[in-house]
Amino acid sequence: MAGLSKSRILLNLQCPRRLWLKLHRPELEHVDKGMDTRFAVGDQVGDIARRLHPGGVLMDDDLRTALEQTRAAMGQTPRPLFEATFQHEGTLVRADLMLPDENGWRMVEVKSSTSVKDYHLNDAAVQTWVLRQQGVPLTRIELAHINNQFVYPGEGHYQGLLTHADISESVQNMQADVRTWIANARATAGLDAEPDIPPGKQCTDPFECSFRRHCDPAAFEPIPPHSVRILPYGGNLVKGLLAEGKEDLRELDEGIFANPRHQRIWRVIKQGQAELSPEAGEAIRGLGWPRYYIDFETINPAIPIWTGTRPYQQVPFQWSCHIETADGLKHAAFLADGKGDPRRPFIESLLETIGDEGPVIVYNAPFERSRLIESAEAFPDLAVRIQSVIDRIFDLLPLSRDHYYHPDMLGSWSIKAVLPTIAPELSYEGMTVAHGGAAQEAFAEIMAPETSEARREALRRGLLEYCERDTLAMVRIANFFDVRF
DNA sequence: AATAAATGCCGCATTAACCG
DNA sequence: CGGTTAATGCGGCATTTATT
Repeated sequence: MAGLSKSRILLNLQCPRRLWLKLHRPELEHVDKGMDTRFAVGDQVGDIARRLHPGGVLMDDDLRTALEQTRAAMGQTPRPLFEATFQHEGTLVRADLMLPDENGWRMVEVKSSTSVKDYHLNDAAVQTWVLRQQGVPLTRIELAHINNQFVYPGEGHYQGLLTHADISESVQNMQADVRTWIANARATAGLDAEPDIPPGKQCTDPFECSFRRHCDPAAFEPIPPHSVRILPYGGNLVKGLLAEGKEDLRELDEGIFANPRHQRIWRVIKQGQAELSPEAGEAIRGLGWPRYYIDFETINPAIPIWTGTRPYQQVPFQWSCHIETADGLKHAAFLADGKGDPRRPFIESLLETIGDEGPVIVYNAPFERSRLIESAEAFPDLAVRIQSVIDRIFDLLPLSRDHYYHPDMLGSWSIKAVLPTIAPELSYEGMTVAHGGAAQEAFAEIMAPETSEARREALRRGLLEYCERDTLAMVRIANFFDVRF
């Protein structure tokens, strides 16, 4: 029984090739930076789940010790068990929560998602199987997930954060298959050579596989600007074309495209140069003055931090605003200090700066608009003023989509795709904060009490530089569109 | 005129794109 | 991970067109 390992590894059976690689070629695994934070979220939620069941006992990280501790705890007066560890015929599992019931135990698997997903059930099914085989009386199997309607009342009270869904029946229906899964996993593990499974949907759905770089290096090759694969909302059109071996846009007839955006892409690729329609400039010239270009940064913790917020709520902590008038450009900004709820100072300072006249220019309006609506809901005394800001919103994204395309955009009109084609000198490369995700991480680090003042100041500078860059980018894009033909 | 096949359309579900 | 929006996909039904 050398090398205890969790059943989770067996469960990578959705793809035998992945399981084999995990066991035999772990060095090929490619863990991207984003995964760290994702696992951290899971840990935090697990932590809360335990705090909600006081008097529980946490089993050791070491699996042998945990098995022994679990065995001992099961024989004593029932109390909540965390990470209780069991094995049967070499299959080892850990249960996030074991809660004593009148007639046995409720087993609870804790997830940071907001609903029960099919792919959650397999884990629970194997755990259930092992526990049943070991004679543990299970009364109910539950999946605890985040209730995103929960409003944090403050003071560390998280009762209600987790919804316990009864998955006993689904799990019961899978019991008959568990032996087969385990046998298949064993067979796969024992193979001498890597299973020859071609890349498919399992590589990205529901999550990207960490071995994708190994199995499907072609997926990481840059897509050439003339490939039909760049067509947005390509769907069956692209599938069909590829099936016919027609990958090059330049060899196709315009007539096959019903979508005007596809037609524009086709034209641009065919003629080999960017296209800008006069309507873009007309729309820009139709805007009044002064022009306020704004961008928000937000943080959306799974576990609410501030009283009155919900799980995963986007809490705004920073804005940047470029103010363009007939005779120049000015800049204003706000960045919360990270010591308390940033929402009130955020919206008050914004209203102060943004006045009551002139277009409020954004890139992808739904995002900023939603934050403004939420601000109005949170602070009814400011709702009227906030609504007038909402009414002034002008969105550059649809303007860009309908009237501009450059071959380097590769089918995307996101600001990060458009900017380099218009103002390459405004690249985000080398900036300490270079994208929205990094901004969230930076602000989280500013809030952390253990962060040094020097580090805080460096992060603040990075955030301010990043957000200012975003609104300057919008100014440059709008000015670029405003050319007379 | 009757029937079958093709086309069009509506409403709902799913996917894709965007922001953080 | 969430939410918003818009495009696409698809089943079912009606209408049109082709076939006999």
